[in-house]
Amino acid sequence: MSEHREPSPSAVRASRDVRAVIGRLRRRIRAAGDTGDMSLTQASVLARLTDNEGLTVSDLAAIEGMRHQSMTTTVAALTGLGLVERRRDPGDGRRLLIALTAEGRRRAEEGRQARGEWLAAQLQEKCTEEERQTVIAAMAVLERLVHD
Amino acid sequence: MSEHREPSPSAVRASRDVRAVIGRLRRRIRAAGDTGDMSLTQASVLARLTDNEGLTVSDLAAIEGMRHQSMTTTVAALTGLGLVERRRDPGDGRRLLIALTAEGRRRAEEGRQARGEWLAAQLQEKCTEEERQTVIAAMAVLERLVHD
DNA sequence: CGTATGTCAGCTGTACTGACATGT
DNA sequence: CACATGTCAGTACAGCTGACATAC
Repeated sequence: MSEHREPSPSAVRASRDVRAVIGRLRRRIRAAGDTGDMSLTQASVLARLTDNEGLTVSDLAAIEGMRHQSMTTTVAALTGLGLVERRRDPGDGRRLLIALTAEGRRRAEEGRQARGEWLAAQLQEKCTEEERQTVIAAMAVLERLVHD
Repeated sequence: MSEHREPSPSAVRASRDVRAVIGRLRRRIRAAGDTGDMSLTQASVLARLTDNEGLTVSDLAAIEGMRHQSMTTTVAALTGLGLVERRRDPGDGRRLLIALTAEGRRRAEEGRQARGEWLAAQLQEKCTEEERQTVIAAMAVLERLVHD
């Protein structure tokens, strides 16, 4: 009852492959130290702040798909590294707007160039242009799924 | 000095997109409870054992890209769940061959069908067949990279 | 008042390093 | 002996829940 359509073979296969890859990929990226002294989440938040500066802890938590309590910890770590700062929202005393510091902006730009990073180097050395485009397209698809 | 070729724009873009997506995807999958009482790594190991039964802790650690000490913990958890068992290698007293139990085989098959899983459902409902094929192809590319 | 925002404390899960026992 | 395999202990970190203060 309340019958959903059965997943197609390609959906089952894609689901399995994604779950198999993300764990190994994540460990690899971490081991390669691609993000320096930052965690993957911290790097992701820094990148997000480059495009959009007026975000709060709750906004960032929603974007990353985690609890705002967890994001508080992440932002506190970035503050400790001197990469972001918190500013009171003049119009709403509850809100703290997270903004990049000069150093944070420099680090974010550095990350955007991605020179010397393990994953970018692998994609350059071991893939064709077409394969890289496939990866980019697939990430766009998966991005859409996590954002519901 | 020891000049590597600069990463192409597509390599930088793909690297950034992958890193942005895997964190959110991982949290989403975990939150959805796709793997029941198992962790993602435990589920991955279980799936691997379906295809290849005569593996040791060290083999599995190499496949997953983690330390063998960490894999010991993972295998111990699966043993505790009654899904795998350890058998002495008659030819080499150091080795313990990890094998699925009957229950483990049942659970692995269940995972292979992936009915009711969040990710498979998303891929079914929100993607075209072509998009699913793109994801499958991209995972194959990334799989190749982590395996060096 | 209920809701939204942010923080703190405590817990759990995951994977790490180091040290060690055992077998080849 | 060096080396491979496996385990245990201790550590680090990310993210979770629950409780709470504050502001709308």
